[in-house]
Amino acid sequence: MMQLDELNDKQREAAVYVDGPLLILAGAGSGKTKTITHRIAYLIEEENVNPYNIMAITFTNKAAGEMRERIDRIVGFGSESIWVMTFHATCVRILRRFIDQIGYDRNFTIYDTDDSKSVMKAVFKKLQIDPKQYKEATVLREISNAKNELLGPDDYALQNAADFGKKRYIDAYREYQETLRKSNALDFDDLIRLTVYLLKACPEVLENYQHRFRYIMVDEYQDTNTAQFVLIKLLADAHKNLCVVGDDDQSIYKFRGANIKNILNFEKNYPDAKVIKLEQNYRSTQNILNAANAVISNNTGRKTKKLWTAREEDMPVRFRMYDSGKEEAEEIVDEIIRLKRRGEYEYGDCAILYRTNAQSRAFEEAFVYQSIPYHIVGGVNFYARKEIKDVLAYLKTIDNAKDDLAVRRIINVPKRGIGAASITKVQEYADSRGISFFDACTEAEQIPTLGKAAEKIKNFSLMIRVFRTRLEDSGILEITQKLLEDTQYIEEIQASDEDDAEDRIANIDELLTKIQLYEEDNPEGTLSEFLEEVALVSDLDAVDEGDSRVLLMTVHSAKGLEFPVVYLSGMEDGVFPSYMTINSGNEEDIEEERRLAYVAITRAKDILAISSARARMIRGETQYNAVSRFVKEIPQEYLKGEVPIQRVRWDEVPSQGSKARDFFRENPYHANRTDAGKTYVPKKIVLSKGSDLTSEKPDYQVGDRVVHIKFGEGTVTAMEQTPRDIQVTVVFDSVGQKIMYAMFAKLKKI
DNA sequence: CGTACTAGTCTTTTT
DNA sequence: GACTAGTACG
Repeated sequence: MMQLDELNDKQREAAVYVDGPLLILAGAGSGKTKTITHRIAYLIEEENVNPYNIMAITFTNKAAGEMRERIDRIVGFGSESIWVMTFHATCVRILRRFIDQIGYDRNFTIYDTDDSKSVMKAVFKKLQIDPKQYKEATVLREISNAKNELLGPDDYALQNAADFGKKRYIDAYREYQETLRKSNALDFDDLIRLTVYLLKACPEVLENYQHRFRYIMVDEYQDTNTAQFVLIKLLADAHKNLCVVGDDDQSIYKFRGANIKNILNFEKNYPDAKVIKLEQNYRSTQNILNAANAVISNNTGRKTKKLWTAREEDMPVRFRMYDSGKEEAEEIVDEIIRLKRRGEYEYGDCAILYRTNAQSRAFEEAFVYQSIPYHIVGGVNFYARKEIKDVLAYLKTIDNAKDDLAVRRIINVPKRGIGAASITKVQEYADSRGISFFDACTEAEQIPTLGKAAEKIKNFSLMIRVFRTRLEDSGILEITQKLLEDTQYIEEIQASDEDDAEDRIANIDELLTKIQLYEEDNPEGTLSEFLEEVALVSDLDAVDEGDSRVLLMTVHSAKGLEFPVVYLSGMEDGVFPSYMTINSGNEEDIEEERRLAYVAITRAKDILAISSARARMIRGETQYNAVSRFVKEIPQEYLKGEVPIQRVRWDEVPSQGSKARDFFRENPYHANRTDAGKTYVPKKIVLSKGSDLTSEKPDYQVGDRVVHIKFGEGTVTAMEQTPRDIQVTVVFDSVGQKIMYAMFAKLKKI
C-alpha cells in the first residue's frame, strides 16, 4: 500500500483524481513534482494502470530527469516504461519512427539556433535580401512564431498574402524550409510542428499513440505554445485523461511563443475539468511570500491564488542600493564570504540572479578576485562553442551525408586549402544536379572549374567515407579520437596562439569525457542517438545538487530551482523590467516581466536580498536608472532597506526631470523620508564620467603578482607602452606566458 | 587563399 | 565592451 499520507489534503485530492481532465494550479514551491509522482504511483498501484500507458511531459531535461528519478524511487518495478521526457525529446522519439511517412529521412539532424542562423544567411544571399534592410534574427523569429502557431510556409503565405511588407518574409520562409528539407534537418520548432503534422496526416499513427497514452501529465503547462497545446490535445483526445500542472503567475516564455491562455482557458477547452489549487508553500518564509504576493497582485487577468506557509523563521526581505554594478557585485560577494565564514551557509546555498546574461561579468570578476568558487549557468552553451561545434560537425557529417551545413562548416577546418570560391563552385554543382553538397564533393573531379582544389576536396570526401565505414565496428569515442588525430585539430588550435587556446582544448577534452560517459550509460547507443541527445541538451542541465559553488544565472534559468540564499541583483527600471518592455508601452509585456520578478522572489527559501545600482555600464555606456518599479511594489513592512546615505551628499536641486531627481523620487526609501520633497544628488554620479576603471593606469608594474579572470595568478615580466595601450607580459602559474593589453586584460594586483 | 584590421551590432529571456 | 562578419591586403 502506498504512502499518500505524505501529501497534504489538496495534493492528495489531485493525486487520486485520475479520470478526466484535471488542472492543478500549483503555486511556487507547493510540491507539484511530489504530487505528480505520487499521482503516477497511485495510478499504477491502486488503479492497476500499466506503466506503459503513462506519459509525463516537461520542458527541460532537468525537470524530466528529476521527475524520472523520483518516479523510479516511488514506483520501482516497471517505471522505466513510463515516458518521462521533454516536449522536444518526445517528438524526436515519435518522428524517428514515423517521419518517413511525411517525406523526411528517419535519420534527420536537428539544427540549433546557430545552424538556423547560418541557413538564413545563405537564404538571404540566394534571394538577394539586403541584410541591412531585414535582420536574419527578425525573420527567424517570425518563422519561429509561425511554426509555433502551426503555420507552414504555405499557410504563412496565405495568411499574409495581403501584406506587402511580409512578401520577403514569405519568400525567406519558403527558401529556409526548402533548405532544411534538402539537408534532412529539422529546427527546434519543426520538431513539434511536424509531429503535429504527422499525427494529423496519419490517423493510424495518431491512433497508435492515443491508444498507448491513456494517462498524460504535462508539467509547466503555462509555458505551452499553440503547437504544444495541439499536440497534447491530439494525444489525449481518445481518453481525455489529461492532467496539466502549472502556475499562470510563472508564465515567462511568451517570447518563445508560450500562450498563457492555454492554462487560463483550460476549463473552457475541457468543460468538465476539475481544478485544484495548491497554495501551501513549503519553501519560503512568510515575508518572502508576502513580497511575492504583493508584487504579483499588480497583474490583471490571473487566476487568484495566494501562497501561504507554515514556516516560522522570518527575516525581512532586504533591499540595498549600490553606486555601481561593480560595487554591487563586490559587496554581494563579500557578503557571501561572511555568510560562509559565520558558518550559516555554504557557497552552494547561495545563488545570484539577474535579468540578462551580460550582468554576470561583474560578478565573475569579483569571484575570481576573491578566489571564491562559482559557476555561471547558461550564457554560451557548451555545445554552442566553436570548437565543440566543429567536432560535432565532423560527427554529423559522418552520420548524415545530407547535412550540408555540417559539411561546409568543417570542409576547411583545419585549413586544407579549400577556400570560399571552391565551396561556392561545389555548391553550384550540387544545386544544378540536385544532389547534396557532400555527394558533389565525392565527384569533385567532375567539376571542371575547380582546378587544383578538386584533389583536396576529393581527399576530404574520402576521409569522411573511411570514417563512415569505421563507424561500423568502433565506438563514438574511438572515432572522435581518431578524427582529432587525423585532422590535427588540436595541434591547429595550439599553433594558433590565441589566448583562449587552452580553454578550447580543455573544452574538447570535456567533450571526450561526455562522449565516454554517454557510451558507458548507453552501451547500445548509436552516433545518431548521441548527436540527438546533444542537440537537445542545454547548460542548465549540468546543475547538480550538492554543488559547493555559488550559482549565477538568469531568472529564466532559475525557474524550477530553489536556494536558501538568493541575491536578486540589478533591480532597476531599464534592466528589470527591461528597456524593451518599458518602451513598448504594452502593459502585457510589463506583466510578463512582473511574473519574472515573481519567479525570482519565490526562488528564495530563507534569505532574499534585492539590490540595485545607481550607475551601471550597459553596452559600454554608463546608465543611471531608477529603482525597479517591482521593488516599489513590495510594501515597506516586509522590507528592510539600507541605503548607503554617507555616499550621498546634499546638493543643489537638479533641474526638472533630471535623472538624479527621478532616481530619488523613485527610490522607495527616500520617498518616505521627511525631506522627501527635496532632492539629493549622489556625489559619485556627478563625477563618474571618465572615472571608470578602464581609463585608469595599471596599478601594477614589472615583478608584481597579478590575477587574471581566466588564467588565474601570475607574475608580470614586461610592460611596454604602445600607441593605444600598454602591452603587458605575464607568466601565469597555470598556463605560462601570455602577452595582453592592459585595458583588455583587467589584471588585478595582489 | 589566408591574415589582419575595421565596422557594425548587440543584449531580454531559451528548448 | 565584446563579438562577429566583412573587407583590404599580402
